[in-house]
Amino acid sequence: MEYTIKQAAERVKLPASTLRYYDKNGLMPLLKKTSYGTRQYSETDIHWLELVRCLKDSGMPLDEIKAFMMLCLEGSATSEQRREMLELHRANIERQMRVLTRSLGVINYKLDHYNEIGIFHIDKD
Amino acid sequence: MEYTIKQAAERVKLPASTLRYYDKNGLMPLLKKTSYGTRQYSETDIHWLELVRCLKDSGMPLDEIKAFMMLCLEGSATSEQRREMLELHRANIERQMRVLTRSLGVINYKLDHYNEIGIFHIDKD
DNA sequence: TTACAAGTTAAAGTTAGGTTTAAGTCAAGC
DNA sequence: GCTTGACTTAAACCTAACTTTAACTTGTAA
Repeated sequence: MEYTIKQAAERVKLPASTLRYYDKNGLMPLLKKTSYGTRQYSETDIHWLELVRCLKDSGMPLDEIKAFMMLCLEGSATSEQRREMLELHRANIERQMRVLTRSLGVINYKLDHYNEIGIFHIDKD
Repeated sequence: MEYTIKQAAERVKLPASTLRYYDKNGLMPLLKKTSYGTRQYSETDIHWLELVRCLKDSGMPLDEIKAFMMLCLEGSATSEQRREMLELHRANIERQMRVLTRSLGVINYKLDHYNEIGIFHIDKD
């Protein structure tokens, strides 16, 4: 089954303009077009887009996602390199989670002690 | 104890240019300057900056942080409004953590099954 | 008193990740 | 055969959050 850009956009919950932007920036090197130029998203393309969303939503820059894609294209010779990228990214996600957990602790503390707090209490509560 | 911008920058681990930027954009309405114009960071300013970092690092836009600051200046009349802001922000942090957890699961799954994966395996592993 | 370090400003430049616009192509329904 | 709707492109525009630059002032040390 193949999808138009609009259908693909609905499936991965990104605007069509974003899908065009990703394609233009080399994130979809395998994407096919019909003879008169419209993009045709295959199931594989959709799955790749879902991975792109997952990586992007967890803070990987598009540049890096593209680099990962390029390594995929080069086949199994690059699998060790790709594993390393994912491991670095995992560490990065874990770091982000620690930052969020720490901030959440501060917010929760503030909320627990939030009776008549003003600017002059910033350093005391 | 008062700090120069450089000392404050070191304490809160932000570049001095960022501290100037924050001041210029109204995030530091209580910051004092010496008679010849250099910024003087008090302990209270430092604590406020630490809260700014905490909010910013957990994804609150500077606009909103500034709005929060302004409410603080208005005193206890706005405490309910500030509590609401913090509660919305807490919910936002929790949402971010769910996104990260979900992505982490995908990455971990990929890493666990990472033997000879290429582009053509994107949809199968 | 001269030079240096540290501060100041306004304004311009940067980066990431898009979105919007303008002008055009194509196939189908009426 | 004409309009409509979905697609295309290149290029311009946008926003957040800074950073850099250029020109300037000020206090301190030699």
